[in-house]
Amino acid sequence: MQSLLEQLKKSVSEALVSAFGTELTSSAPLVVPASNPKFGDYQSNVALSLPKKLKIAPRSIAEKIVENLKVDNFCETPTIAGPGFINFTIKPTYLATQLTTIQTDNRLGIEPVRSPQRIIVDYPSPNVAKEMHVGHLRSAIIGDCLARILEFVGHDVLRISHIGDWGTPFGMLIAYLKEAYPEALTTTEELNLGELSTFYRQAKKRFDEDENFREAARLSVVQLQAGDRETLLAWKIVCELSSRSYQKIYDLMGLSPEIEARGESFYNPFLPEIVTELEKLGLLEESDGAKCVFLEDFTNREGEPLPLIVQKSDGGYNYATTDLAAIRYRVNVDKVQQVIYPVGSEQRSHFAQIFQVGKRAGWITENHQFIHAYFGLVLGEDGTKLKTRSGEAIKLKELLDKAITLARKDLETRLQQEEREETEEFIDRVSQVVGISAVKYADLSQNRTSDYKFSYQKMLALQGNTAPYLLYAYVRVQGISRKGNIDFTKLTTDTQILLQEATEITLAKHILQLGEVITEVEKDLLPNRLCQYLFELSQKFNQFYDRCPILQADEPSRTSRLVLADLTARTIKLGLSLLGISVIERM
RNA sequence: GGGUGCGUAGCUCAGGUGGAUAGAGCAACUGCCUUCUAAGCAGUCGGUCACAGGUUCGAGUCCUGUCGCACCCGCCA
Repeated sequence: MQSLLEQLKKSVSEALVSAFGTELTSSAPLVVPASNPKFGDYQSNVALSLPKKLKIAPRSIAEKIVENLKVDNFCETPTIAGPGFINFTIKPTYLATQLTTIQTDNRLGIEPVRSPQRIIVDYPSPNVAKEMHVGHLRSAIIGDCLARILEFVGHDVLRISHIGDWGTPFGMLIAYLKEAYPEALTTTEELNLGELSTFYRQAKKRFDEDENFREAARLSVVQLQAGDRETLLAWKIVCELSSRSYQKIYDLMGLSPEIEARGESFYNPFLPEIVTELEKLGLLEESDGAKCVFLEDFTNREGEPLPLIVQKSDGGYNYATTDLAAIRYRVNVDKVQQVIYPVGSEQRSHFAQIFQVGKRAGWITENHQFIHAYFGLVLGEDGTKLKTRSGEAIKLKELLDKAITLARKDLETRLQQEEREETEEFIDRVSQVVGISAVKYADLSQNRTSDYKFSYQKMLALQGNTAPYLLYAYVRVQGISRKGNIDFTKLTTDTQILLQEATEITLAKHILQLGEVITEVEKDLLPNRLCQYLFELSQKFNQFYDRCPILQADEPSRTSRLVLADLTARTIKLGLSLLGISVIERM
């Protein structure tokens, strides 16, 4: 089903051509949702942009466009206002037909894209042996959301976690494992190495304090790269241990199970080829013993061109080399058209640099889009980087647990006030969904590109643009179904939908805008637009709910309103699922 | 020093391709529960869009400069 916005754009474009000729075929119709509902539902600003080109006054242009517009099948007669805005109002009868169409559709009328692409979303990419912390929060939440949306609209999405499982720190970890848990290498039994973060901290401590240990660590790196059997085994043990640890967090967060771990070690065999290929292409230069590609438009402190080091003076490779190998592999082997990296904005220049080299090497062509979907920092309530009192990064697990605990406290208080009795199972389930949803929604509802302040109190608030507010709107609809013994799936498809009250019409229009919003998010990769839409949908539903009795209404209003309520709930459910958030029937 | 981004209501934040009187939420204040969960709804209050110029019929949005804040800047990832 074509969205109302698309239909209008098409109509305006056609009217432009029939009014002023084919030279306007490629002019954008400039149709957007109305800036103020009193003007209508949509507006076109195109007449204001053409006076110079056409040498006609904007209002006359608008008049000619309106004369040539053929929209009377779905729109009231367009009006011209102010300097030349063309305002459109959708006919309620048309809205009713559209709602009837989507009522039987699981996808709520949203068609898959015409040309699906293969797309990699690279998240959440933690580092082995380091516990996941707030820094991974946004990558996980945003990456998961973008992957879900792209997949929903029909793309072939690969979720690849580019785990930090190689490089210098591993020498330290392996040396520590050999020293502290030598039995790990000889037994097949599963070992309890304690908390991962403790393991890492102890290894780091030994590394910082003991010169001999540092030497052992360096040796381990060499052995690892040389493929020494025992060292590889130690490496594997550490990797598997952390893999289990972050799988627990993924499950708690409800991340897509399809995430494929493909760490830096995977690209290890290709690193020498990267260097030789760059050399063949004449992009490589040697500087202070390191092999570098000198970058265009990047300079160092002295204003000289900045190098991207692909092979260190000691012969080793670094993360830029691995990232380049990943780019090449993804293009040549995975055959992707698009790769999305949801990674912090502090790495903007790093990505700009590797993308530049990828392009100059000919791996990234005009048929590929490599996008750094960067995001801002998570700040504490004091506006500085979120950390514990002692200054360490907050563990992701602790952060999520705290949200769940606080959600549980809220729920228990309410149960007491309302003198409700609920099972322990119910309380567990609701606290978990509300707590996790609150954290995810608080993150996604912010513009991805800016920093935001993390506040449990605000994200768990029952009012405002929060997950609990949206979940409550959904729960209200389910309440109607329970109270009235209504099976929404059995509402007949020949139901006549009547849109009479202002709140009914407003709600209907909003339900039908989901497709426009998803198209936008697919393009801009800004999930906050979808959050904003769902928040407004919930507000409009609550207004409708307040204003229009449903179960007590006479037929045919009763059934019509039931359909409207059901469609609202299904829209919220679908929308939230695209954000990676699940719903509950009661709360 | 160079680079990138940000600065919008008391607070937290939206503002699409430059377009109509700059929007939400929170907080504060005022109403609305014999009626599907009031976890709601209706309303009031609140703005020199950091500052100064410029481009434009039109600037929160584009350009230049100034101030403030954050992040990045050769062999860590």
